Formats: sequence, C-alpha cells, structure tokens
Amino acid sequence: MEAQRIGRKEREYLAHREEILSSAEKVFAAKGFFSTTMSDIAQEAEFGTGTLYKYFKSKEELYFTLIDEKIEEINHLVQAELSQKTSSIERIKKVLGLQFDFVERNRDFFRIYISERNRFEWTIKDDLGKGTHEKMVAYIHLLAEVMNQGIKAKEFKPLDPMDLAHAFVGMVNSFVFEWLISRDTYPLISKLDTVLEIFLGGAKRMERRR
Amino acid sequence: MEAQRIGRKEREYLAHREEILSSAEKVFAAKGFFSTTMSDIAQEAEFGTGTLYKYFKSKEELYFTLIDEKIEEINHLVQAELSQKTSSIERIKKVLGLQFDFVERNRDFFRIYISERNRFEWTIKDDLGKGTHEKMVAYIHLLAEVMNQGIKAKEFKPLDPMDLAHAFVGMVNSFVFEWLISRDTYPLISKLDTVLEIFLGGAKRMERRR
DNA sequence: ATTAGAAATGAATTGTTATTCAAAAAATGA
DNA sequence: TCATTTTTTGAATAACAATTCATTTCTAAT
Repeated sequence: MEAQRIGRKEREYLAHREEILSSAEKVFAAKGFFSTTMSDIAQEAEFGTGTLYKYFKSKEELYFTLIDEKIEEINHLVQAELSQKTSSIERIKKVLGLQFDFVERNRDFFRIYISERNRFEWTIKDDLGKGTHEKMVAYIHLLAEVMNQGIKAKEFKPLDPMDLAHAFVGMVNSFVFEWLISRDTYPLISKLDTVLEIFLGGAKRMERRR
Repeated sequence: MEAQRIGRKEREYLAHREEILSSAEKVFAAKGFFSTTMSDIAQEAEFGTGTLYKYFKSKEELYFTLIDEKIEEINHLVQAELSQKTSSIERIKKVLGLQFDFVERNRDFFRIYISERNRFEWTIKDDLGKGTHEKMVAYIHLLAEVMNQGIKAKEFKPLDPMDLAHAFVGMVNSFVFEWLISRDTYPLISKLDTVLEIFLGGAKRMERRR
C-alpha cells in the first residue's frame, strides 16, 4: 500500500472534486451532455458556477473525466477477475456477473456510458473523447483475449476472437439498455442466465438426439 | 397502384424536400446533431438557410423526419420478408441479410441511427423523439414475434421471445457499429455467417459426441 | 413586356450558455 | 484582532446558432 501523504487541504480539494463529479453524473444522466448546463451542475453540487472551473478546465473535460474514471474502475475489476485462473467459460460467467453488478450499482453512469459508447460526434474532433474511446476498445480487447484462450482450449468454437467479443458485448449492452429504460425495476442479474444461455449455447433448440 | 395525381409544382416541392433530407443525412452523419448547423445543411443542399424552414418547422423536425422515414423503409422491407412463410430460422437468416444489405446501402444513415438508438436525451422531453423511439420498439416486437413462432415450432429454445430479440439486435448492432467505424472496408455481409453461427448455435464448442 | 403571386434568400434578431474575472467571503496566522 | 492569502462567487462577456422576415428573384399568365 502507498503511504498516503496528503494533508487536509489536498483531501478537501479531492472531496470537492468528487462532489462535483457525482453531481455531474446525476445531471448528465438525466438530461444528456448538450442539454446540461454548467450552472445545472453547479446548483446540484451547491457551488458557484465559476468554482467548477477551478476543478475542471471545461465542460467537456468534466464530462470525459467522469466517464474515464468509471471505465477505469470497471476495467480494473474485470482485470482483477481475469487474473484468477479458471476455464474460459467460467471467466465469461464471472465477467458477466461483475458487469451486471457494476451496472446495477451505477445506474446513472450507465445512462451516460451507453449513450456515449456509440457516438461519433467527437472521437474524431476531440482529444478528450479519443482517450475515452481507447479505453472502451481496450475493454473489448480484454474480452477478445479471453475468447482467444477459450478457443485454444477448445472450449469455444474456432471463430475470430474479436467477433466473439463483439457479439458478447453487443448482447450485454442490449440487456443493459433495456434494463436502464425499464420502468418496473427487475434485477439485472436476473438476466444473467439468459444471456449466458444464448451466448454460449445459442438460440437454436438442439435436435432431439438421434 | 395509386394513380399519381401530382402536378409539376408538387413534384418539385417533393424533390427539393428530398434534396434537403439527403444533404442533412450527409452532414448529420459526419458531425452529429448538435454540431451540425442549419446553415451547414443549407450549404450542402445549395439552398438559403431560410429556405429550409419552408420545408421543415425546425432543426429537430428535420432530423427526426429523416430518421423516421428510413426506419419505416427498413420496417417495411422486413415486414414484406416476414410475410413469406418459411421456418423461423430461415426468417432470421433472411432478416439478417436484409439488414446488412440495407446498412451497406445506407452507411451515412446508420451512423446517425446507431448513435440515436441509445440516446435518452429526448425520448422523454421531445414528442418528435418519442415517435422515433416507438418505431424502434415496433421493430423489436416484429422480431420477438418471429422468435415466438420459432419457439412454438420447437426451432428455438423456450426462452422469453423478447430476450431473444434483444440478444439478436444487440449482436447485430454491435457488428454494424464495428463496420461503421472500420477504416478498411470489408463487406458487412461477410459477417453474416458468423452472426448466425453465434446467435443460433452459441459460442461454446459442442462436446465431442459421447 | 408587364405584373401578380410564389418561392428563395441571408442579414438581422433573439435566445442561450460556456467561460471569465473583479469583487466578496473565508481561511490563515501573526 | 487585523492583514494577507486563498477560495468562492455569480454577474458580465462573448460566441454561437436557430429562427424570422423584409427584400429579392423567379414563374407564368395576360
């Protein structure tokens, strides 16, 4: 463990920063990036508008910081899980559970993330957005590696690992999205078996053994 | 066939409208809704800015009109295909082929659509957005019905048809997205077998027959 | 060729909001 | 307590872009 050499000042600064980030999360989730104003966020966090700029250079930096930090969090969780050695199928199950659990605990964030994931608007133009996009890609590659090992171990069919990864996250995101918009709140976890069943075993009913 | 009772005037009006829509498609696809200005679109279409307002009440109406018309187009194609009677698996294959083909022929549009699909920003606030959202939902229900029939016919596993539909579109969208951002242009159709293989048969390698 | 009416135009209007910054408040410490 | 430094503040600035509308350009019938 790093010895934490931070004085009160530093600590308070960071606390305020967190405060702003989590208020921003709430507001962005509710209204989206463009309809959210800096003064919305300031009000939610009970700071003056100008104060936000002591902590973040711009609205966009605030936005992408928010996203980046959460993506890193989930990436680390997944990476930790993957350091355990078990079968690939077991890994996929664990990752999915982790994912769903994380989503349930971060509903607001995922309203932002899911919208962001497929946005072309800035991956091109904006350096901030580019970093975020790279982290998303890194996540896919992490999964592709699991798929790759699974293929080598003959657990998975010999398909392109990237294709498998894309298929997997596509399905997962689809269920996450549905859960996010659903009025009646069922636990997302309740879909875990369904997702696994379809991803691993497919939709087609097996022929009666002949 | 409806006898077409439209004079030149009407025809020109509609032609101009199309012109604007297709220019808008190009610009929105490149820069996203918020970064696109009405004068961008006007320039692309070689009209004055004010002229656009003779055809569409607002920027948002223009945007959603664009999306709605294309969604209806694909919805009709799929519906036509589904009126054929074959097995459910066959139907899924056909629909997927149709989809991929349509995407390839409407690359610009799908950059917009994919971004739009998961956006919360207006489903709530905006009436225009609401209509679009409903069309997307209708599409899912169309698929769910296919799944449902497949289940009844013992072609598919007895899972929730909606879950199957979500899993399917999730995978499809994921591949579409990848294709959209890919620099090197492979034909999207080349992924058709992979998608079918995974959706129908799953990722898991079957046990050696015991 | 003239003119009434239709259509197109783009400069001016209006509203919005990110960002700045001079002033006020709070914290510090002598 | 009071002077100094740090932090917060929110009104003022500045930029931008959707929409409007008075004017111009085009159309077609006489």
